[in-house]
Amino acid sequence: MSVAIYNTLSRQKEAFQPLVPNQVKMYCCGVTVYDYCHLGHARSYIVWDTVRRYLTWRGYDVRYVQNFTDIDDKILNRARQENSSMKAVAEKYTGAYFEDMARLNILEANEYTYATHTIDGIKRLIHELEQKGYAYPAEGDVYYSVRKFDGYGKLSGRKLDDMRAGESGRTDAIQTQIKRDPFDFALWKSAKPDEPAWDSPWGMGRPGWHIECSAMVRDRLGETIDIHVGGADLQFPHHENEIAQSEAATGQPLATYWMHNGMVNVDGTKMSKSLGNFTTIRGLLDAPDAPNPMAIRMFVMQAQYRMPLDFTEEAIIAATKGWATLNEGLNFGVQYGDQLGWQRSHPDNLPNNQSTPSIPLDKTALSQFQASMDDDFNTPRAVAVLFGLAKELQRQRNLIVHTGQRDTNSAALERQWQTLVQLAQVLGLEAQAISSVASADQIGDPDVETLIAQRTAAKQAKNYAESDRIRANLSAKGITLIDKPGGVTIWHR
RNA sequence: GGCGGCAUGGCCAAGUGGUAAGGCAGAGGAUUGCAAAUCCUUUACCCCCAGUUCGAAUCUGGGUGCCGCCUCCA
Repeated sequence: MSVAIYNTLSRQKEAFQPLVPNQVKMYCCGVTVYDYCHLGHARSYIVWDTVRRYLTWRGYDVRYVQNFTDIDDKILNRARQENSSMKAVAEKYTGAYFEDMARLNILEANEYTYATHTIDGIKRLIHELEQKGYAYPAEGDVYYSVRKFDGYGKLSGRKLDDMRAGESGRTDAIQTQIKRDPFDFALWKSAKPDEPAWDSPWGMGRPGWHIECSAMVRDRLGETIDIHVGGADLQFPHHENEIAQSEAATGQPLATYWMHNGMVNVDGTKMSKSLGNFTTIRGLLDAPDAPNPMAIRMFVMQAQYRMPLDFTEEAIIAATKGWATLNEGLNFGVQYGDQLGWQRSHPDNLPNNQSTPSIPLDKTALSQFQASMDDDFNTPRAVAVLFGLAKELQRQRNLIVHTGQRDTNSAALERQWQTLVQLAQVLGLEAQAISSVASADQIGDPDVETLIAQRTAAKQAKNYAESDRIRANLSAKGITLIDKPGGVTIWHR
């Protein structure tokens, strides 16, 4: 069995076959660094992180490259607003990007590329396109002539003659006059006074938006890569233009597989900066009642990556509770492994998911998980497998807590737990210590026993206000009391 | 106007021909002084109409509604 990937180019799922066996070259269109990332970005990068982790787990040697667009009109505008420079703004938000992604447990790319570091490659590419007749200079700018490229529109499935130029209402009046065709796009833009600019055969200026990705892919990964990913909103024109640029220059396919993630919606419409309906990642995670970052991953993974995903408070709460269940399962071994006589009561350390687990894993869960993920990364189904394991561990934990017994043998439990831990890692879900009690609030066992005795006395005196007060008090210190028949109270942290 | 996508229980969401995974929420019961946790039970005319088929949420045709893109976008 192989991994099936929905390829935007063919509009169907295809069996994944890398160009070189077992090696995957993957390029992800990154952010334009002019503001903090919002949940739309979070979804996108969580999705691609998961794809990458899964392919790695599946045995592929994945080389993952992501870019930063650090030359752009929006960055310039922001720099003007903040009385800063394009470089300073770009650096600020690039730093913020790394902070946000780390919190979401998104692995770093093998390599990050920057438009500003790729100027030579960009100029070389534009020159080639000019030589081959795909590009023409006009008043200091250079444009790509879309009608020269036969395959134009093949990714987004549209024909030039069917589109309405300017439908989005964002066309530039001056460019419209200069260009030979309304769909021609800028490869190089002449600089206005006091804008950052680079010298070039066409004069001082800066690259257009699309050319950087073509140049960066070529520089870092070569002429043809296996998987090119990005948001669905990049399909047209960005990716279409990348294809036109790269393939016109090299005569080779830019990527075998194109993958696009669905948008995050708010009240049924796309989260976007221009609509002002966005929530930044840090805004959400730093709020007073902030959800756990892993809950954000859960939120993302409980929907198939190509479907739209509605961001609501309710959805985040549901994801938070779901995560709590999974996390309890992930902590099972840490809490009970020693008691059950396990050799290893801590998760196998699986750097980059590549180590072989120390014990055989649960075959059924494993194959269900793999079948789900092989089917175009069906994370909702994969997550259901994790819930199956976590719920069983939860049941056993409850049995142990209440009766000191369990009804499954220790080896089977260890296997289930290790399976859960490993599969969670493949999805980037990282166990977190359950205790949320600050160390200053820690309480020793003898004190707990004393308080329980006091509570039992209060209960016998039918002073329930006092007994509830003691229970609440202990609860605040992370102690859970369980009243059992016969007036016996047991407890656990 | 063009292209593409989606419509499954209270909410979210799998499922592409054999009669509906999972999460969240709710209800009833066991247990409890009340809880918590757990256990048991329980909540689906799969947008509408027509067709194909022994059989359709799943295929075909036609509707309806919603969303995305048509040079800012993850």
